[in-house]
This record gives sequence, structure tokens and C-alpha cells, in this order.
Amino acid sequence: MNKKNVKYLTTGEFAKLCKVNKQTLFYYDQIGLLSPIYKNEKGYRYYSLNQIELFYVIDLLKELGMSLKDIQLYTQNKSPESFLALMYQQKEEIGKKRQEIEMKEKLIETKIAIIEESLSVPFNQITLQHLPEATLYLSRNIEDTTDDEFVEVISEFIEELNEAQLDTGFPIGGITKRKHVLNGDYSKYTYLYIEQPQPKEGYPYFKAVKGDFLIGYHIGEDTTICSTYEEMFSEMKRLNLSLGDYVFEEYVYDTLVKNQKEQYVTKIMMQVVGN
Amino acid sequence: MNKKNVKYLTTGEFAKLCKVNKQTLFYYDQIGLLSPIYKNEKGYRYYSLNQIELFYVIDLLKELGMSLKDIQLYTQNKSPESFLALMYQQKEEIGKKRQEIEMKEKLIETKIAIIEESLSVPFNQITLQHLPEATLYLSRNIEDTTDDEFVEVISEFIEELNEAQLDTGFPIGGITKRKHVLNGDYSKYTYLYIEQPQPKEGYPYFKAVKGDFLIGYHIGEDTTICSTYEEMFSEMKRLNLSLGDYVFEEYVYDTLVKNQKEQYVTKIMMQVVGN
DNA sequence: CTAGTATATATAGTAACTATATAGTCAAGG
DNA sequence: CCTTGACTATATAGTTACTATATATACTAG
Repeated sequence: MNKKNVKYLTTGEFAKLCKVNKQTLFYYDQIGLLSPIYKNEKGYRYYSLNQIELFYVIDLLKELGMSLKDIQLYTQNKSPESFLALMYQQKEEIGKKRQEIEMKEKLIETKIAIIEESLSVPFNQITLQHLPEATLYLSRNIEDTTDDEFVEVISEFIEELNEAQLDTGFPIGGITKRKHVLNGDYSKYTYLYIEQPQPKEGYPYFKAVKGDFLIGYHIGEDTTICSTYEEMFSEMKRLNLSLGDYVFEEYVYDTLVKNQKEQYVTKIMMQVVGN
Repeated sequence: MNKKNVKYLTTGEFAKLCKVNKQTLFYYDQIGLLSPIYKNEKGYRYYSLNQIELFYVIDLLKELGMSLKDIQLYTQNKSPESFLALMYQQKEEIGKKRQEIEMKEKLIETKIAIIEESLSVPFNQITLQHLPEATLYLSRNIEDTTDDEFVEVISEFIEELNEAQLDTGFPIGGITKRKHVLNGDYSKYTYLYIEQPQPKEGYPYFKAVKGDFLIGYHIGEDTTICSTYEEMFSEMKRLNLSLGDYVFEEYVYDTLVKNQKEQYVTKIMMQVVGN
């Protein structure tokens, strides 16, 4: 009576099947997480083929953030019922995880699109463009907040972006009102914003933007941004235009892609109207 | 000139925003991965809001399996071009990762379905059932393999399941030919198999199964399975049926949900034909 | 001015491996 | 039968990426 299914696998063979280091299996045996079904008198470990199912489940639970200790607590006293309960619980977890991954995948795609576009932009030119409608998710008003309030508002903003999965990889920008810009308070943002290519229903604070914009790029630190604003004002004058309601500022190149502040690039978009 | 955007965040504030331990930021600063843009004369760290983008990217790369050292190597000498290259590379990685997660999500769903069904099955009854068509992915023939060859075949089988993403959470079963069963070699499997609910195009070795089956459950170790086979043979005789071409065996309860071998449950499905 | 809550550094501890050192086991070839 | 090489084992040390603790200093609200 030839029992092929009772053929055992050595630690090396089983490790290969599981695509892990042999040492990892020693370790799992040691902590009582996944022990071979048979150990011979010389201490040699032998695993059965269906133990790979248990390995897969351990691997799954690990991926979902469970510690080996917690997994071990389950394996100590397993039953079809407890396994079922665990799977129901982890079904939720993996759903969240998939959404996270999908969001991060979008983030990568957005970053690629943004950087690729930026590579073909001549930063030294000031251009007049008609921008199509775009949906922006806005923070609360930060015009006259104290430092503490400011931190609170941005925390809340970031928190909302995370919760509603609105962080699409677009940069966080700032909106400055006409009156502050005219006053020389170039970066006294009234709102922070983030662009939303596919706006979701049910989230407030959206604002559609479209119209004519004078677009310029500031190369260098924030602190020297006034010079670029002034250049843009002369250009505006030359084109016989005047400043509209808002100016939008966003980083094109910042800490993410440049090491020195002098190389940062800020995009300035001034709403303009004809005279 | 009020520069709201130059408001810095303390380590604690930034850590909260990133949802990590403050110590983690100290550590990242220490290894030169993510340093605050400003440090005052007392050594206090100050982060800017847009540094969170860099944190997000670090977090993303970490999730995709990059070590902090490798991430640091990138951040040492960043540029829009290198960032773009990195993103293209990671786009592939995250695609794979998403597929893995999706597969694992299916695995959870399958496990839930299988265990739920099993809970309502009376293991002590032998029943005659007409099974609908099912697609099975088969291993190479393992009828007369040496131990070494057997290991090779199952490695190949598991490898193919992984590569083609065919591991759906269904148990791995064994198929025994009529002649071996009649010979008393109850578990001399000719093939290993795994059920495929949604068969993919382009993968060979599929076999559709349908017809009448006598189904019984063996409780206990493999080694005692002959008794259940014998009970099933008497039942077959009583029903005036004879053995068809194949017998299918699969674990319902094994290492995954039970601690003791005496509690394992094997499902035996004998193809039958009328006399 | 004090109490409480921040910040900092330095150091030790942890989880989950991963590598290394040393020794025993086994199967194949001369 | 003996040796060689590839396996197995245990024991221990090292690594990564945090995480906690101890101690000291700094800021801030009453």
C-alpha cells in the first residue's frame, strides 16, 4: 500500500516551496507557530504538503499587520469556528489594505504625470493661460489663525484627506486673496487646497476654478518669491490686465525631488481680468 | 509681510500628521532619510508642511519592500528625472502588490465559503450526489515517481499556481485511478489538483469533472482511511453501483483548523456508475 | 515662579528575521 | 569501506526598523 500523500518534505524543500529562508522555518518551529508534523529521532524536520496552506494563512495574517505572537495565539487553539471568525475579521482588514494600495497606485500615477509635465515647462517664461474647470478640496480659512490654530487646521485638513481618501498625489497648494496680494502679503494664504481629478460626492468645501490665469514660476526659496511676483505684475501691466480675485501657489519641485532650497520651483497662478 | 506658509511644525506635530511615533522621526533624521528643514540653536526640529509629501513617498517605497537604506540612497541625490525613474519602477511593483492583495482577498473569501459549508455537513453520512462541472488544475502525473521526483513535481505545481495566480484558497486534492483503488492503494494519487472557480484562458492541464459521486468523510489520520473506504464500498454495493474511473480526495479540516491529527477530516468523492 | 508639557539626546529593548559557526547525517563515487 | 559534498541540526550573534526608557533641558500657562 503505497501512500504517496504521506511523503514528507524536508525543511529545505518546504522552505523553497514557501519561498522563505530555511532559518525562518526553524524560527517558526521554535516559537511554536508552524511546526513540522513529524520530527525523526535525529531531529530532522518533516513537513506535509498541506502544511503549506497554514504557511499561506500565516503569511496573509502577517501582511495584514498581525504579530507572530498573535497568530501563534490563534494557532494554539484552532477550530473551524475560530478560523472562520478570524477570516471574517481579516476580510475587513484586507479590504482596507486594498483601498490603500489602490490609492498609492494612483499617487504614483499622479506623480509621474506631474513630473513629466514639469520637465517640458520653461520656468523662466510668464504665460497667459485659460485654465479649465478644476475641483479643489479646500481647508478651513487660515487667514488670521495663530500658530496653534494653523497647526490644528492643517492637521484637520490632512486628516480629512486621509479619511476620505482624497490624497491623490497632487501637491498641497495655497490660495491668496487679491487684497492680500495687493498689500504685498504674497503668501498670506486664505486656504490650503488639493486638486481632485475625480471629485467624490458628499464632500463639502469644493470650489471650481476656471478662467484666465497669468502663470509664472519662482525658482528658489519662498523668502525670495516677491521678485517673481513683481515680474508677473509688470507682465500683467504690459498685457493690460488686472489682478482677479485669487492667486494660487503650488510647489512643482520641492523636498521630494530637490536637495537644495535654491532649486525649489513654485508655480504661481494669478487670476486675471481684462481692463 | 506675514508668511503663513513658512510656519513650521514641531517634531510632535509632524509625527501626528504622519501618524508615526516621534522617535521614528528622530531615527529618520539620524539616518539622513528625512531631516527637518530647520533646526534651531537649541536643537529643536522644525518641519514644513510639504515635507509630508516626502514622508508619504518614503512610506510608499517602504511598503513596496525597499529598505530605508535604499530609500536614503535615492534621497541623497534626488532630481525630477531620478524621481520619475523611481516612480516608473515602483508603478510595476505596486501593480504586482495589488494583484497579490486581490488574490489574498479571494483566498479569504474562499476559505470562508469552504468552512461555512463544512459546518453544516454531517460527516458520518455517505451520500450520493450529482456534481456539476468543475474545472481542476492538475499537476503532472505522480503515479510512479521517486521521492525526489515527487518533490520536484509538487514544487513545480505550487510554483505554477503562484505564477499564474491560480491559488484561490481551495485545498489541494489528490486523484486516484480506479485500478489503484480496487487494488487497495487508496491514496496512490495519479495527480494533485486544485479547483478553479474562474478558469483562466491559456493554462493547460484542465479537466472538467461532472457526474455521480458517492461522497463520504473520513475523520482521523490518513493511515486509517481504509476503514472509510470500506464503508463506502458497502454503501456502493447496497445502492447497486460500481466504481467509476477516479476517486477524489481532499482535506476539509487539516493543520489549518485543527490541532490534532485525529480530528482531521478528509472528503472522499468516488465517481460511480450504475450497474 | 512653578507645574506641566513639551523638546532633546543617549541608550537599551523588541520583533522578525538573517547570517555565521560548528557539528552531525547521509548518499554517491572511487 | 572510506571519503566527499550536500544536506541536516543547534547555538549564537548580527541586522533592520523601530519603540521604550531614562535623563536633561526648554517653553508656556496660571
